[in-house]
Amino acid sequence: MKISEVSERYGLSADTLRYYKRVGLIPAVNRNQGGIRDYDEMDLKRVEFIRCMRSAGLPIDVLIEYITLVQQGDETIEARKEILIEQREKLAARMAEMQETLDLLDYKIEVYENRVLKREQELKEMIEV
Amino acid sequence: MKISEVSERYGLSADTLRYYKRVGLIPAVNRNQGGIRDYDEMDLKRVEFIRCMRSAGLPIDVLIEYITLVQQGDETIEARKEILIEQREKLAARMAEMQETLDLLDYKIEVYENRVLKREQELKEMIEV
DNA sequence: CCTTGACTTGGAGTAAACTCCAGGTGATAA
DNA sequence: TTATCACCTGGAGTTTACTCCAAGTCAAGG
Repeated sequence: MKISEVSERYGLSADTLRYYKRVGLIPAVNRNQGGIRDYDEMDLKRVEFIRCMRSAGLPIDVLIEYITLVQQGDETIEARKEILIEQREKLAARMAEMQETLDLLDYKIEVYENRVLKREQELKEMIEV
Repeated sequence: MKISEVSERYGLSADTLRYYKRVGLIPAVNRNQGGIRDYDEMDLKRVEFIRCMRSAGLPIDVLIEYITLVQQGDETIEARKEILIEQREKLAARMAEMQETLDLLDYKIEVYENRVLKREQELKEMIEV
């Protein structure tokens, strides 16, 4: 699969995909005769994983660390697990913060709604008079 | 209240608070005799609001727009409400994405846990033999 | 054969949100 | 009185994660 197709499929620009390779997130993509990247199943799985993690805001350097460990084989399973657990906690914490903000937004929107309603009510009364 | 106290109270650096004033997020903070900022109740409310919104990732330019509208009085209530609704939707969407990532992380952690367990089991068996 | 188009590279540029710094002021403590 | 300290300013620097660009290669179509 060519880079343009991967880009299309996962909603990441070709530049972003090349950037990920540059920094070591997608290390070994095979090339065809002409030196053009040809993503295999494994590469696609990795792209999908990275896209998912990045969409939640996990930092690139952590993902690089994780991917590097994956490539080092089974000895690193414990270390990998630790990384995932730590990131999981941070993610949950961020989501909790966001929930608070969401609640405040909902409250403020409601207040505005009531104010707008009151205003409309007043206008109506003015018209009725 | 001095900038250092505000900083302490809300966990924002004094530099960040000055930055917020620079870009128009906290426009009118009174000064005492010596030209030193003296945050009043209203300013603190605003800082708290901004801290909350920023912690959830709402962009600064949107917050500037909102705060500017607030200062323009009641005519802008409808426009303000629209901003909050739009940001609320974006926030909810981001949280949904993060939930997916959280689920994947939980799943992967579980898989690692099982693998680690299996490994420990194997080691135990080796010892027992 | 030549052009077109998608790909390649290394390197530079960009956006957002801070963060740091140098140089200066004013109040307070020794 | 002098030094210390927290504050002030404008401006430059930093970080993260891309994003863009110029110059080059290669295969296929007219």
